[in-house]
Amino acid sequence: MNNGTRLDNLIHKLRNHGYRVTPQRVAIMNALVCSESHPSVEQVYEQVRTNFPMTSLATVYKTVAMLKEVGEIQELSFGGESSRYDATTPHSHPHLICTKCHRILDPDVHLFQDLSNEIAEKYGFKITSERMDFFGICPECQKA
Amino acid sequence: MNNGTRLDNLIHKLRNHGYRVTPQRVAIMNALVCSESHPSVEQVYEQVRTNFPMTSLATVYKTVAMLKEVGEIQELSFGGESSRYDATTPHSHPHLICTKCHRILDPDVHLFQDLSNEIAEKYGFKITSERMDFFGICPECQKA
DNA sequence: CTAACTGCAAAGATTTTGCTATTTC
DNA sequence: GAAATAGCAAAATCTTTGCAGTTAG
Repeated sequence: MNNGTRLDNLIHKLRNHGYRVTPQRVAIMNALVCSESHPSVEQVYEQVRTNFPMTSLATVYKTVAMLKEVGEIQELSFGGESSRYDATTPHSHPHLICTKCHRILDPDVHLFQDLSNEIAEKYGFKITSERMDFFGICPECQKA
Repeated sequence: MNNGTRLDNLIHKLRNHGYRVTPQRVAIMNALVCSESHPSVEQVYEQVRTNFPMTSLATVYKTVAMLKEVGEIQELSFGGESSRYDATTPHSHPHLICTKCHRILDPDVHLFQDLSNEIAEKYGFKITSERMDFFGICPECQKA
């Protein structure tokens, strides 16, 4: 799915949930979808403001909360630091987080879903979402 | 390992890192080690104060930061809410988190370490810690 | 004895909220 | 036109910090 159709998909999801489609929300969703870096609210806000200066930080927070509630973005929170968001795919997936340069990658791991199903069955949990983060040093930072 | 030896183990770790062993720190570590519920700083603070009223919240925060830095507790942070801590084992393990009653369980999953190794090798990451959370509704809350 | 630690209150940072004007549908 | 939303600033967390007095090693 390219970014254009992912954005369209998000817009439809909003409509289906009875939310209104405002220019601010479209700009925010577009910034989230186009970013490769799992941005923070602050970063989304700055990106949006380059093309759309009359948008407030509060609206970014509200939109992100709405997307979280609809289940279309994943929040990655860290102690102290601000949360970062992943809107690239609607389903959960693992993250590789470099603790030095703060880059976040999306590794390709298939065992993940199996693991989730196994745990759900074994413990009688009805799992709604997952989060799996690996913290470490990326190859580039290891060289440096 | 029972709680007593785990506490002794933590005390030795502190000494080895050149930190001092104060009564407050021991009380905080004991509360962390004895809790089954992955407590927040606030909860640790309240627990400690029942037996040791002259302990401050700031000291709990400082002690928790120190234990994190030494690698002896795992922090579980969530958007907005306060972080919760796991001191039961020094190595990372998955968590099952009920989004209704906020209970946190430690499921028994062996595939986890394999997954970690696989990712480290495939992406050239030097992994220092992992986090794996499954959010959902626990059996008790499903009944209610 | 002295470097590290505690406790307090104040400051920082992130996120949420109340309210009024505006806008989508 | 009516209900939802945007923007602003103020508030509500949660967490960290500076400093003076205290304590562990």
